[in-house]
Amino acid sequence: MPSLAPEPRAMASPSRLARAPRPRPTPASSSVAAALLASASALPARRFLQLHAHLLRTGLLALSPSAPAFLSLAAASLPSHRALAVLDHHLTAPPSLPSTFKCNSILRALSDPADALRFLRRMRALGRRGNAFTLAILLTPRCGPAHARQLHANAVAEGHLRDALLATSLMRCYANGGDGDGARKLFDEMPVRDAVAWNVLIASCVRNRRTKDTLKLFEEMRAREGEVQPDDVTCILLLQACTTLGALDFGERVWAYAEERGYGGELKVRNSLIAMYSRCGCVEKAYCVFRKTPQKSVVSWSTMISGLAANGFGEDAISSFEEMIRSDVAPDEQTFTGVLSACSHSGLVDEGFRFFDMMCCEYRLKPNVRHYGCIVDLMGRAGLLDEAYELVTKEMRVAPDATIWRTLLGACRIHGHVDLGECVISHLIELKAQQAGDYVLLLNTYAAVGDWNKVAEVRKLMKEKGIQTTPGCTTVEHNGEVHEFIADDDAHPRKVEIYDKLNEINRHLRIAGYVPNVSSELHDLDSEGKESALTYHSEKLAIAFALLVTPQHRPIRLAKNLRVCVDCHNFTKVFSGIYKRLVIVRDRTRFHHFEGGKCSCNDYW
DNA sequence: ATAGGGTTAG
Repeated sequence: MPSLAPEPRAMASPSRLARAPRPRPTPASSSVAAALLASASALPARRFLQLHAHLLRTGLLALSPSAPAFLSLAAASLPSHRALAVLDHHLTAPPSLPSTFKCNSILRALSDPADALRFLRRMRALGRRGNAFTLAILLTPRCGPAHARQLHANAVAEGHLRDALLATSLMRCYANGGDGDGARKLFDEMPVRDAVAWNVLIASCVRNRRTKDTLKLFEEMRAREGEVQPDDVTCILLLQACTTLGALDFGERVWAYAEERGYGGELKVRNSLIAMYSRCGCVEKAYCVFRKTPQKSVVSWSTMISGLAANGFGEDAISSFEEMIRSDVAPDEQTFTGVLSACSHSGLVDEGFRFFDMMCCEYRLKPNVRHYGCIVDLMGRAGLLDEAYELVTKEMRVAPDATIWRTLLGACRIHGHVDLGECVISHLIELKAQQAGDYVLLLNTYAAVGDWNKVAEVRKLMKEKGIQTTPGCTTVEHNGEVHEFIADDDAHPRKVEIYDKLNEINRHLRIAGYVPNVSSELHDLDSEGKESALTYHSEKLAIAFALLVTPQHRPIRLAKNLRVCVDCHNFTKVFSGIYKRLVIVRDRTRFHHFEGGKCSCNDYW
């Protein structure tokens, strides 16, 4: 580092500075300064002021390669009012009015949109109108739809809308504000649509979970091969869509495409692929890709660890974490989220607490609401319900959100803890966050202890309040087609075969000792009625269908929109043993791997 | 020389 002697008076009097003699810098020293500036993202304010003084003294600041970087650094290092003072000085003082490019660099570095707008006004007052990129920068921070519309109007007035960069920035703002149609309209009006424009549109669909549109757009894009080519980002976005959709086949097609185009080695693409495989229940394949990835980043490790955790491989997740530490990759908050969820899913209570302490003490990471969520889940599953409640109400350093309460409610359901369940519901109501699923959990809690009066009471309450429950739905992917089942479904073209198969399965399972768990049925029917209502839950229909169409050696893969109910869990467990089939069920939160009469998760009985 | 992107509890 060059010596940066402080020169406090230099800052105090800009006019004096303007008169100060400027030695001519050599090209070598100017490139050193540029490199120095480019390498630092932010400095402590005092250190920045020293650097400022030095650059002024040596005249290096007047050279164009270092000036934009310097101004960005100013914005990043100083409190905004001081940064603006520095920027002001360079805007008004000689040697010259900064170029539009310089102004854009400053704008980019201002994190507060209000500062950016003030700066823009000053810029215009000094006669710099800015270009399309200037407007695009203003769209970069998360600006709301109103702001976007305003800048949209400016762009139209100044004739910048033909600029692809500006148009795509606008599209992104509309899409993020939930206005997918607005984004689409801009896209359709673009004279030339580059890959980024397509990607922004695809990202908008992925974000709004319009997965079918996502896949359609990819097809459309590929049909215009002469005009535009999908790039690595396109592949990442598509893999993301497959992850939320659980669309394994399509995901593998995207992967093959990425390899064909030469993106297969890119770390970010590989990380998305690891996530896709994990979230589709193919954790072995995810692990295989992970192993073959040479330069694993903290994201690769975290993705793999959460993937193993979600699939019930808690011990493997923990040994991966230990391996990560040994290979000198520093874990971050997300890594610990994965590790803690591994502990909660596998019932590793002591380890969970140990990792939580490790995170706070050894790695100095501040626990966030997700970390606490895992700990609450961990304690709740282990039956430490009152302790978990204490943690949430007294010890947590962050405000509990609805999910924390819902986690605790799930634990009340597992352990039939009625009193706490009622208390938790009142917290959810207080947060105005109660959902139909929460009342169902409470209802399940009453059902677990056989309090049918209370069950009826909750049902009545739900009816009065007009709370609609989501119907349970199970899907099976077969030959690239998604088959959907709901309870007592008679819509499927092969319904007769399916019901016959299910009756046959039921007979076999009963011989093997499966007893329907009537507490899973919510309706207050007599015992026999309950049993028959249970028989045709969507999951069982889906299993019967899958048994008809999947070859013996392949796993049966189901996806559920709700949690697996206790009876279906038990049913599937016994089924996997009798029929010697691996069944992988993805529910709202994770995967259940059923094999040989057992399940990978430990909280159903 | 500037945009768009990867992991994240239940």
